[in-house]
Amino acid sequence: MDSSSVGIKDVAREAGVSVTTVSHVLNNVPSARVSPETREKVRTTAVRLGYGPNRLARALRSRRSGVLGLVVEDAATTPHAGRIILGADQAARARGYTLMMATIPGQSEPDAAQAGVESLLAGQVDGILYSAAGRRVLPIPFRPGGVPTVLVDAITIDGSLPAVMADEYGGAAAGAAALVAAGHYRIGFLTTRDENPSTHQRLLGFRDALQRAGMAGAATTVAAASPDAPGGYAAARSILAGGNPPSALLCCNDRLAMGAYRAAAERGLSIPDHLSVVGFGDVDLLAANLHPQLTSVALPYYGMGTWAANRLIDAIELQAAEPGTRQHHDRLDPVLLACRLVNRGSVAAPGTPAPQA
Amino acid sequence: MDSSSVGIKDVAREAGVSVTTVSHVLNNVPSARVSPETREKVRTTAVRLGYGPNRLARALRSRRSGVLGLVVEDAATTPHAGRIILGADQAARARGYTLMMATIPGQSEPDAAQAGVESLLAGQVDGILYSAAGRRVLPIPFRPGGVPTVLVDAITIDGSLPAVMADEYGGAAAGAAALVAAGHYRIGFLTTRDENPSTHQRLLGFRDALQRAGMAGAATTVAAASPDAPGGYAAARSILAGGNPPSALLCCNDRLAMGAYRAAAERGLSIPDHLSVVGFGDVDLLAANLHPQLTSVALPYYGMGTWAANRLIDAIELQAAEPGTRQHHDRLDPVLLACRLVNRGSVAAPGTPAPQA
DNA sequence: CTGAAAGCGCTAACAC
DNA sequence: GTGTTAGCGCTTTCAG
Repeated sequence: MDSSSVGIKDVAREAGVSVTTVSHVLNNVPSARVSPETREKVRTTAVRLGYGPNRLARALRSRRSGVLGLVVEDAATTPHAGRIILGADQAARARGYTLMMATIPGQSEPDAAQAGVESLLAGQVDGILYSAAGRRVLPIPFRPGGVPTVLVDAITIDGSLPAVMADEYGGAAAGAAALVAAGHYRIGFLTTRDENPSTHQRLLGFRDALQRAGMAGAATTVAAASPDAPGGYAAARSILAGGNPPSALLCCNDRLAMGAYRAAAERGLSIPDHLSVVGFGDVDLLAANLHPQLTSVALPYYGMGTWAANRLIDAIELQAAEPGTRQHHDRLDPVLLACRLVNRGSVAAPGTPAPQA
Repeated sequence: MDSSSVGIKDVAREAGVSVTTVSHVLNNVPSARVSPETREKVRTTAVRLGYGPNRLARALRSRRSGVLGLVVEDAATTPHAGRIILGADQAARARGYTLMMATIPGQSEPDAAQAGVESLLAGQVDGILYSAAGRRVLPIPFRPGGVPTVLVDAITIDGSLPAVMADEYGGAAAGAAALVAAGHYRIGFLTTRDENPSTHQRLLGFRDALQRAGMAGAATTVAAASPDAPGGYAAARSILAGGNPPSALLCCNDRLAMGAYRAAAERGLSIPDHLSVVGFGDVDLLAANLHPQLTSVALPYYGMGTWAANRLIDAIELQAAEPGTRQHHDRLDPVLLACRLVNRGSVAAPGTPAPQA
């Protein structure tokens, strides 16, 4: 079952030294004073025999498994989960850790989350990464079982756990600013009816950006009935049919933007000549396949994954270095990662304001 | 670091029995004859103390870690990867295993794949699940390091490893058949220029289905320059502009279908009244957000994940039961999982054949 | 029916 | 500088 059945003992025998020495050399133990020649000899024989450490044994003894547990809600449905996983995996790998996953149904009861955590804990993970689908406020900061824990795209009510989130406020502001910069003076905001923290931040960012530009009056906001293309279509339709319609639309997500495209086409408005559109999420599958391609605010999921993994590893290694240093911060503010505006082809100056007859 | 520092020893002491007995009871060792009372006593004290086995120690001793290694190419970019992961994770969990992941850049050199496998192997996984992005033929069946290995959406040249794939031939045939059943007698097929096994199978399935329906002459095939919406747009445009254009389109993927929607709109063809469209892949994000929603052939990724995990666990447990039973099949055919046609709103009878003036 | 004891492969005190 | 030794928590012969 082993990658290779050659162990530290074999290397020791072959190199004519003790297992201790081998262990010291191979782990670069700082306190070990081993002669350069011995070091070399051990290293070469280890390579020659194709030695690979048994992480299980090492973990059992050192009480550190080198495994990070990743609980991820809804790995399947959201394309974002994949990016978080990728980011976390790469960061972990870069520091010598591996990821162990537990997927749980999204928005599930705390029980499922707890079960996921438990199962990871049983696997002796050194820490937990908990990735919620879409910026949830976790009601109960599930018992992390004593290991360091970092939240991705979620926070606990009491802010007791380190967390990383996207700066959705800033992202929305950047989107709005881009529209203002392009010369638009009437801008619509398509939001969704469901009031989650995420969409709320986006709305705030939008409003404040216009206010800062001295254009508080330029904003129109419409809530779509559903957070998808049909919802976006209906919302855009109504906003465009009103008097003095906006020349640009900032949409709370790319699916809404997709619906807005259809509403625009229906009214004979071409994008971006008659109407500029900015999406949110930068879901490549949508943004890159619309015509024209959709300019959208990208959420830093990959970065959130790497940040969280690194933060977790820091905590693990700190705890190992100074035992007794529990995570005991009072009210930790979530770290916000910037959203980047990805310019594609859906924003232009408000050139031809009226649709062609 | 432990989920709980209570071990088998504590349970034994508390219950007034030996560790052996505790181990036997808790693992339901068949050969162990333990009195029902003792059994009960052990069980209850275990629960009372909140005992949880240390999987590491167990693994070290029994040489079985209960961990499945999952190498996944391109976890981020394809929405399919998530479904495979989910399927594998659930199946594994249901049988008491957990997943350890290694993501590698898609279509990467064998080296990266090998590195991913190695890293998993170092984690003492009991077996490897290798998921390629899009039905690749792996040139070298990377050294699986002695553990059982199952391929997802990929095969090796020599067919030496068990593999599961989607029945893309059957899926395409089902799509074509649905169009024939709706009454279409001229059907276009939008394929892509890149000749991968997957698209080839889809083309074959399409052709054969029409042939079986006695309509071999009804097919027109166009290859899109790129496998995305712009490619689909151009291809559909050309096919619709030709003489005697098809009344229905089967597209090799949903992005092509998205492009076809635009081409249809441009010509004033409404879907599905003037033109029926069937996509491939059933990417929910696209299919459900198009207007009308796109009927598409769903690829059984979730099922492939569960099948592969189960197959792998079977192999692991078989090998454990009868040592020496290496995987030594000669030329194993990949298992094909059926594709399901998801009916949404883009197929209808060829009602009004010509576009309105 | 139950228990003692020998490790799995490795690390970490502590001797020399 | 290097080696001896005692476990990490568990499974598993082999004796009672």
